[in-house]
Amino acid sequence: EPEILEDFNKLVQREDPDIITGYNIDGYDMPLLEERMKFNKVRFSIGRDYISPRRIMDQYWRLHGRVIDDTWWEVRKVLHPKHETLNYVSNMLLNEGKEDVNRLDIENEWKNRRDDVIKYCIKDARLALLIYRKIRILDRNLYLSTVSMLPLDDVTNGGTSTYVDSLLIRRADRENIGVPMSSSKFSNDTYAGGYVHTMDPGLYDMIVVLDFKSMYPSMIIKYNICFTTLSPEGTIVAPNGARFLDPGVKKGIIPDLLEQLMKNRDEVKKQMKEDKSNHDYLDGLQAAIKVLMNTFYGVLGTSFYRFTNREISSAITAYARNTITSIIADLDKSGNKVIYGDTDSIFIESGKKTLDEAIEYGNRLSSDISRKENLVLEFEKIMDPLFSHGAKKRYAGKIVYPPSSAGEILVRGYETRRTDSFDLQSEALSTVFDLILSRDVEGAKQYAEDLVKEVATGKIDTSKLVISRSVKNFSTYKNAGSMANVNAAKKLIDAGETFIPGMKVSWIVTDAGKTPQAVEPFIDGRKFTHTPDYVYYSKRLQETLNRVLESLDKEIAVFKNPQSKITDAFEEKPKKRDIEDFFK
DNA sequence: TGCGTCTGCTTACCT
DNA sequence: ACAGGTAAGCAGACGCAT
Repeated sequence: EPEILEDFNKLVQREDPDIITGYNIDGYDMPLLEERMKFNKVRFSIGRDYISPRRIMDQYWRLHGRVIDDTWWEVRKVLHPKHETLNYVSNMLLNEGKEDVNRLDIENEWKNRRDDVIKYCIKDARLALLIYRKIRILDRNLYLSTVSMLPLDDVTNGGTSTYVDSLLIRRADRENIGVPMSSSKFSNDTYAGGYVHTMDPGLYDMIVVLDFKSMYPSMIIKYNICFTTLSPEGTIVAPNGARFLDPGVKKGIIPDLLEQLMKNRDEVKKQMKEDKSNHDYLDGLQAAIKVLMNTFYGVLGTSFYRFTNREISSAITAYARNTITSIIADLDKSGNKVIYGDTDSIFIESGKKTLDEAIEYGNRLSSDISRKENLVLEFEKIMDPLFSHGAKKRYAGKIVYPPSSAGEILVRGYETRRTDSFDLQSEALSTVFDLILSRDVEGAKQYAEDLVKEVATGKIDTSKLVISRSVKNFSTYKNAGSMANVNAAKKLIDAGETFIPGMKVSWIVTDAGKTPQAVEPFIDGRKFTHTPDYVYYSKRLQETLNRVLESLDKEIAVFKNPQSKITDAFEEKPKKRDIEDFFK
C-alpha cells in the first residue's frame, strides 16, 4: 500500500494538474487517501509545493497551487438534477453510464474480474471529468474570478459574500473607510421581500410581460442606498423610514460600485455585438457581472455577514415594492389589465388581436414607464395563451415573442419543474399543458381521465413512479421517523448503499395507507422487487391534473370527487355491509 | 372509532 | 452560510359525529 500511495503522489506531481476533480472526492477519495497516507506514514504530497491538502472548516480542501473541485457538488449547485448519482447524471449529459461492477461485493469482483474493476474505476474518474467539462464549471468560475478580482480557489470554494468582500473592501480601503472584521451579532429578525400579485385562474390571450432590468441594483443606485450614506440627516427617505444622504452630499460606495458594474456590463454587451470572434468570452463576462450585481442585495440581508444591515436591505425591498405596486395601480387606472407580477415583472393582458399590435403595445408601455420612472422596464416577451389555475409563482404559457423563442412552452413552478415529482406526474402534466395551450381543453380532459384510470390498475412502468428528495442529517429533524425521505434513506443505508447528508434519495411508495406511508428505496440499476401503491399514485396524479383542469371547467364530472371515483372505477366496491355480515 | 379540518414541518421552487 | 414569498404534501392534533 505505501508503494501505491507513493506512486499516486508521483503521478500527481508528474501530471501537474491545475484542477483535481472526481465524483464525491471531497467526502470520499480525499479523506480516504489522507487516512491511508497517515496510516502508512507516507506524506500526502500532491501540492505544487509538495505540501499536503488540508480540510478547511469541514467544507473544502485547500491545496497549494491546485484547486480541488468536486464534480458532484458542482452538479448539485448548477444542475439540480432529479437524481444525483454519477450514473444518472452521466447518462443525462453524455449518454454514457458507469461500468457494470457490483460495488457492494468489490472484494469478490476484484478476485474474479480484476480487469473489469480497473476499467470501472477509470470510467468513474473519466465520467466525472467529462461532466465537469460539459457543464463548463471552470469557465464560469474563471469569469467570476476575473470580474470579482479573486483567485480561482476563492471563487470555487468561497461563498458569495467573498465576491462582495473582494470588491467592497478593496474600494472602502481606497477611500479610507473602516470595515468591520466580521458580523458583530447574529441577526434573527426577518423583513419583507418582493411583492407578488395574485392571479385569477384562466386561459389568457396575448399576455405582454415587462421586466425591470436589475431591479434591486437599480434601487440601490437610484436611492443612493449604502452603509456609508445611511444617516438621520439623510433627505432620501425610504418607505421603511431609513434615511440616506443625497448623492450630491455623499455618494455611497455600494451604489457607485454597482453603477460602475452596470456600465461595464453594458459596455461588454456592446462589444459582444461588434466582436463576433470573442462572443462566448464576452458573454461569459457579462453574465458574471450580472451575478455579481445581484449578489450585493442578498448578502446585505443575511444574518451573519460583516455588511449585514436590515435597515438597508429592507429599504431596498420596500422601494422595489413601492415601485412595482404604484406602476400596477397606474396601469389599472389607465385601463390596462395587469393579471400578474412577481417582484420585478408585470404581466398585462394586451387585449390585442394581432401579434404586431401586441408588440407595439409592449414597446410603448416599456418606453413610457421607463421614461417616467427613470428606470429600465424591459419588454421581455409575449405569451399566447397563458394559463394559470389561480396560484402565485405557477403558470404555463406559449411564447410567441421574441421570435428567437417563439413556439416554446414556458412553465414555472408546476410539478413539471419540480425534481420531487415522479416522472409520470410531470410527463402527464406536460402533455396536459400542451393540449390546453393549443386550446384543446376537451382533449386534455379526456387524456387525463384515461391516464388516471389506467394508472390505478397498475399498467405503468415502475421507473415512472420514483420520487426523489434530499435528506439532511437525521438529527436536524423534529420527527425524522415520520418522513418518507428519511425512511427511504435509512433503508438505503441498511441495504449497504452510501448515504451522505444533503444528498437526494429515491423511493417508491408501497403503502400510503400506513402512517407514516410505507416506502422502499429505489436504487439505480437494481431491480425493484416491491409492489407500488398504484391507487396512491393514481390519486396524486389526479390531484395534479385536476387542479389544472378544474380551473378551466368546474363541471369535470369524473374529477369532481377524486376518492370515490377512483375506488368506484378501479377497485372492487367495498360491499355495503348488511345485517348478515355481523353474524358471520 | 372514523372522518374532516387545521397547523406545523419540510422541500423545492420563483424572482 | 446571498434574500423573502409561495405552493404543496404529509403527519399529527383536535373536534365532532357515530
